[in-house]
Amino acid sequence: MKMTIKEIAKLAGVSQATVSKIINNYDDVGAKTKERVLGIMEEYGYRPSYAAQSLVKKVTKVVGVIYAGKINANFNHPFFVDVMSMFKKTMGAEGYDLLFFSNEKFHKNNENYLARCQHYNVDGCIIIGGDEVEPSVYELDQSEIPCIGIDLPLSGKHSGYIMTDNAKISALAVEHFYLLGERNIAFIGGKKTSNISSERLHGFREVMKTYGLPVNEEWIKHGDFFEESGFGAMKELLEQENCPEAVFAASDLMAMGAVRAIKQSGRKIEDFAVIGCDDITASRYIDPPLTTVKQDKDKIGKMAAYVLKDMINNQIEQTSVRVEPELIIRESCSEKKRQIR
Amino acid sequence: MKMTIKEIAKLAGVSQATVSKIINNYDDVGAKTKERVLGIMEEYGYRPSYAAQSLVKKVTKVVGVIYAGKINANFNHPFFVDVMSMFKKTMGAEGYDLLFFSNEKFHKNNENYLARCQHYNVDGCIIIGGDEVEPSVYELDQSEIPCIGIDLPLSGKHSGYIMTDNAKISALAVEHFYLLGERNIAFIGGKKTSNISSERLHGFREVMKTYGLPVNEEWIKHGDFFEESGFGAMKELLEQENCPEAVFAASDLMAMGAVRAIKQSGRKIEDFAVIGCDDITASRYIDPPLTTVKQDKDKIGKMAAYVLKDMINNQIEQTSVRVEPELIIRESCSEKKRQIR
DNA sequence: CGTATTTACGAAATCGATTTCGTAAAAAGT
DNA sequence: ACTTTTTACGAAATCGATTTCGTAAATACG
Repeated sequence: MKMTIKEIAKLAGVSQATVSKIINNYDDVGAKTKERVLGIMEEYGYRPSYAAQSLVKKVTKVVGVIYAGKINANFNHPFFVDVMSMFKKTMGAEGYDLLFFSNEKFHKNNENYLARCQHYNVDGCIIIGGDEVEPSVYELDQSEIPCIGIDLPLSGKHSGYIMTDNAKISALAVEHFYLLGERNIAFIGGKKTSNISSERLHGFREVMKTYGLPVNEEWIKHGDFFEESGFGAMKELLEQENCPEAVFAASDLMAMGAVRAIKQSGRKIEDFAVIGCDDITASRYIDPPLTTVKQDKDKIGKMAAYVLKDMINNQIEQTSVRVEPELIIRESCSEKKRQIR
Repeated sequence: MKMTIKEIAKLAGVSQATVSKIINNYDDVGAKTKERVLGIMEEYGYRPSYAAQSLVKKVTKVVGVIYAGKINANFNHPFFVDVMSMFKKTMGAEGYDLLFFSNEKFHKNNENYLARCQHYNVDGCIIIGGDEVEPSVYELDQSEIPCIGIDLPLSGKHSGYIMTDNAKISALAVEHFYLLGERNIAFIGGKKTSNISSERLHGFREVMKTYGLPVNEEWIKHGDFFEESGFGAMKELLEQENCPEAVFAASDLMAMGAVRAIKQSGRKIEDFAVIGCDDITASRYIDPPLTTVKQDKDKIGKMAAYVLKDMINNQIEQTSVRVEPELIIRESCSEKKRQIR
């Protein structure tokens, strides 16, 4: 049976106020009274109602989680799964629970994120990168509610974002290709409207320029960060008369798709060099083990939690952090080819 | 600015009651009044407060998500990620949001799941399989709150569970080995206390008996469903004088670990036959592509949502469903070996 | 021992909704 | 035109907490 504060009070022979004070650690309660009430609360398994509490208090100890963009996209993307896992753990250590907003009905009713946050009175929220900044995200970004974007640049006064240094990601990949002697380099990115994708593409162009390498516009492809799109992009690349031998894909999943396309086309995978991005768990086990630019998912998740908590508790303003990527060399940029040359 | 029902009422020149009735689609409100109030609500972006609503109503349209067992374990296990993804989508279509309980602080304070569910007044909850049935899970199971266990057998009056037919999983794997001529078959399961693991082990023993195959107790190993544990188990297997050539691992991740151990030991992977379980996305891309017993993750997620909704809305009692596994043949049970023999 | 402080507690307002029940006005019936 | 029914709306109680402010009793002070 679910107990209320009133019943506990009656049982203990005190007023609601006294019980409430005990719950909230006020110091004007006698020691013996406190002990007795605590005993009763324990005995009946009493828990204060979240609804009643959050109605009167400001704080809910709940943060909202929003997967922006296409319905449910990214919920099962390995990169975001890992980031969220660490975020959840870090927030959990501070007693926060996570409310994942569903957005199916949501889109139908044309509701907005801000309204939902207000409805639940969340203390803050985290928005997982969509492919573009929707008006609804912008509205939330500009609101009073503390928000952290993951792979999504938020600019509001009470917002911030965490993401890897995207230009550097491309730099690391291209540099590796360059040192390996690769000159014909293709780029498979995410949606054109995606911020991180365009940062990576921009970084790609910059570093190519630095190395004096020409950028073939035919070799710039756009996917959606998932496997299938990498497969499709690579297939198109392979159909071209002059086909690149080096491919940098902006996600490991797309890189895996590219590898699959190469294999399926009947060509030898050893004749290609492919670099992915993210360093998802699977990338070490696939064939060939994927050379990739690692994103520090644990750090991203942790930083998101730290910054968000700081905003909630200390009213910190606009904080954003860029985390360093790292090149992980495995075997998808075969040396054989170059040895033959 | 966050509006309250009182302010909307004042703005519209009506009472709170009328506004509330409009929100809840009562039919005793005049057409023009309704329209006017709706307009004002729209204009000011008014959303009723969840706290106030759930305080007085019974329904919250929120379901709790609990990862039982070790802190945060399973949150990022590919199998559960896929199941949850579909569960979230299906519940979302009905307007439910998902509250993921953190359990870090939780364990410290020795709080229990039931208390948390009551605190948030969730309509129901889903419990993701832990390695054992903790007292706290049992308590929730036996409560009035509708609960669905995923890979966790719940027995309460208002509970149910969804899981694959575990005995059949083992049967499919062993049958495949048998037809391939394998006779020395090892089993790598999850924790001994894990229900699904023991069901699979039991099924394994049964089917081995059916085929007249002896079960070597030295070849029964226990991991934790993650990669590292499969690696460790296989390593132990390889160190034995008489080492099995066929290995059925109760998860793809452990199968991947086993493959890694075999490779690392210097033996040829072609000399071994390994079958995994789950059919996670990665299993098709690894080297060698993994033969596995597929669990229908989409169906599991969907069924969990359907049954839970049914329990919430129609007070259905104890419903459990077993879903059929399916053998997916890829290349980790090489034919070469047998051709040589 | 009388006065001044503390200490320990409760009455009541409040948070933002829902819902019951009563009633004035409008519509329908005869 | 008068009664009956329907329609449209509001007053007030309620949900389960928190918090302010007031006060009686206990303790300290001189």
